[in-house]
Amino acid sequence: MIRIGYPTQNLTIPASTNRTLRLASLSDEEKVRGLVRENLAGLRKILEWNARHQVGLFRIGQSLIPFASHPAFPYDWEVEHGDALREVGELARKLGIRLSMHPGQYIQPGSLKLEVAERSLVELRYVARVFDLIGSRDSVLVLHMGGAYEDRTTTVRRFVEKLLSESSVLRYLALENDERIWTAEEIVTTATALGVPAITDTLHHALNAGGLSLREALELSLPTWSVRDGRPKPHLSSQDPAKQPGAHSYTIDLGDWDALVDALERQDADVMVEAKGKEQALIPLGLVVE
DNA sequence: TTGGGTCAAGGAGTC
DNA sequence: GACTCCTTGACCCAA
Repeated sequence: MIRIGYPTQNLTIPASTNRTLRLASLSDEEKVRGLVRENLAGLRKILEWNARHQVGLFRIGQSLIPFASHPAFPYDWEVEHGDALREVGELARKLGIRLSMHPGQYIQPGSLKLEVAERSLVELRYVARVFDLIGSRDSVLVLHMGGAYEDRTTTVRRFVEKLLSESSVLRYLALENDERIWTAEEIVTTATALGVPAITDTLHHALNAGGLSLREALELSLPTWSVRDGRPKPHLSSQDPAKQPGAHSYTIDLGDWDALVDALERQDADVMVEAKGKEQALIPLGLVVE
């Protein structure tokens, strides 16, 4: 069975898990608390909407607790929001919804600059801690490998060394291919070295295939999920024809969907649909609408 | 209320 | 070296 999901917000309700603020406003504790509560309320609302529409997958916005990993964050967020996170985890499990998070392009554990690598690890630990409090072991921390730097082999080794001791992060981590630097095959190699699963993103793969068909890439990445005893979680997105290569379109091209379903060969999978139209992009793929 | 400029952060490609 | 783009949008201010 294929389950589908979408990231960060629901345009229909509407609700978001990604409200944030400017760094300059971070000292306003009440403002921060209020935003986090809004994001958590948005998450509960989205989980309930998803359950009504048989959506079994959702990506939480990285700003669920904005600036949580920043040294200037004004209070102990685990103490303040721990109960709410535990409750939202119970709700997600009750509704059968798998959660993920996806730190962005600034997170570079393999960076040559030590302070960049360290800041990246702090952000990854934040995500792991959120998942610990949520309490669902099938949660996924999706990460790109980042820059290639001076030498790819050395970079892979440095990336692995940095993360290998981060047991709290590795519990949830999955590595994803990108559209320019690291191919699906390279991601599988690095993920295997870390003992974590690999994610193949269909649009990134189309732009950076490394000589493999989508089916061949999935044949490499899907089995890596056996280390997690979990369902594989490939990503599906389509090219916006009016924009530069890699830009996500509002909806999913049904040809892209068919190609993925075909390549999956009836295997179980949780497909994260990355489209500007969020949950609305799921409708042509079989989402039940009222 | 709307639109445009800007926002913590890195890296790579282009000129 | 400056600029632009990626992309999880959202804030914030001016009009």
